[in-house]
Amino acid sequence: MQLSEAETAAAEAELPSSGPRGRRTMFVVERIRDMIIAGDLPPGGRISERMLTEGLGVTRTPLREAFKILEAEGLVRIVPNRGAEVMTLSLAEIEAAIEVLIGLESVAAELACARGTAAEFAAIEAIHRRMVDCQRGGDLMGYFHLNQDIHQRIVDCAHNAPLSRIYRTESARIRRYRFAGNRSAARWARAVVEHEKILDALQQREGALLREILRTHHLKGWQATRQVLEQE
Amino acid sequence: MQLSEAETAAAEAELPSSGPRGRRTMFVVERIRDMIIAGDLPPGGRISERMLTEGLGVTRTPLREAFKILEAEGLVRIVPNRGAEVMTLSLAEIEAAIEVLIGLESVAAELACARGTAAEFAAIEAIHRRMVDCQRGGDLMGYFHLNQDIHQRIVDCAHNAPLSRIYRTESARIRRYRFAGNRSAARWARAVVEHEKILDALQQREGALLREILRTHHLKGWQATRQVLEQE
DNA sequence: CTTCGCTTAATTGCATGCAAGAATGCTCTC
DNA sequence: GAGAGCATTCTTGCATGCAATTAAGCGAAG
Repeated sequence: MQLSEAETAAAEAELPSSGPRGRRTMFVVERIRDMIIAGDLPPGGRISERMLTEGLGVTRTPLREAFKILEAEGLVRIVPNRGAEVMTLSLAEIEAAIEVLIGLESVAAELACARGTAAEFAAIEAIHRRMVDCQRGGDLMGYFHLNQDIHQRIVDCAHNAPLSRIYRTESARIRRYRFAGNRSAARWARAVVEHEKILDALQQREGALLREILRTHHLKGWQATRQVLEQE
Repeated sequence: MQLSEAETAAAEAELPSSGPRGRRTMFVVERIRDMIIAGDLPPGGRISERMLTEGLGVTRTPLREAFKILEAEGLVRIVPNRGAEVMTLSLAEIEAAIEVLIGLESVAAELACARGTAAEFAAIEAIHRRMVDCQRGGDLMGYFHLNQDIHQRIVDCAHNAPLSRIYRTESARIRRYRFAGNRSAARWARAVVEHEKILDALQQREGALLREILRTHHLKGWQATRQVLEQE
């Protein structure tokens, strides 16, 4: 029956590939995580199951399991009998999170200088170059992502899996806020200069120095971010 | 019908209060977490849903949600179509985790000395005294728990919620292994002496010093633990 | 005796049904 | 007109059913 086939095809096209059996929950987790980080789901807004089941083409069971994972990651808050909402962070909470990120990078800095390979450093340098291009071209979005990538890779150079995992998760928790606050051109230019120094220290394997540069880098960035966030 | 009533009462006694609606998943999470940390569930062993639903008096749905949370915490590994198993860590992975804990405590040490209140320090001192009593009485289990509590509280003195949360989670991931390796009487005695110094540095608010003491404390502890673990 | 293949039982992943609780809107009172 | 109380609808939390997958048991061939 041709009609039947056409209908089936249409139905399949409507359901946006909810993923294979056994990984549907993870598929949903990644989707929602991206949506929250990208700001598609507004902070503090309730996430209704109905909306997402229809949008993602999955049923409630994997969706609810995904909520639990996202709650453990700190991206979502589940209120009993009221469902999930996108976690909101106060300025103080963002500051605490950044304090943690600075701490994690401090630890990672010395380990990265001790253990990082030349290939890893070269890869970071390449990304750094692309990031500078983005800054010259005014591509804030591209810059922001490459910037994140560089910091994650520096942590990865420590060759400590849990450290990388924690940094990734905690970084994701506040990414949205940092992006929202990253809009000062002056700060942007200086951040690039600081990144040059970061790269130098890393390649010279000067752990203590790298650590300090990263620390002040983040503190300055936070001051700029905070000023923007305070006006909202 | 008396018999019917008796049967009902027995059935209720058998089902160990699976908790109120809306918090059943969390109830299960805490139970399983405790069971893993305490070693009631053997490392690497599969956790069948049937076994736990019967043991905990809940149905599969909250149980499966609990597995997802525990997987996010790193206590459990879920293999598609094969279910959950207790996460096992290699010596290298335990070492990496301890490296992270040392890093977290390093960060916390300076913050704790800067921000901790006298009341918090006094509470830690009180626990320390009870811990010393446990050591004198040979109560290894009691000692171990109070020891954990002290380290967590030092981190809590940093007054940084995510830092405390991360430390708690990461600490739980390897607690079982640390307990298994904590069996040398000589090491035990020296650990108490180190804890005296830790308390001193904290109360004198000497952050840099506290940091170094904690670092060597953990490194020595890990050396002792590793030796025991290597023989298994 | 081992091992390969098949059949069957057990287990998981997901969908769906049902009931409890919350949100909404209505009416009635003041 | 505002607000309290109640009924209705909607949403969530959990239980259960069904299908896919894996593991277990078993017989036959090498």
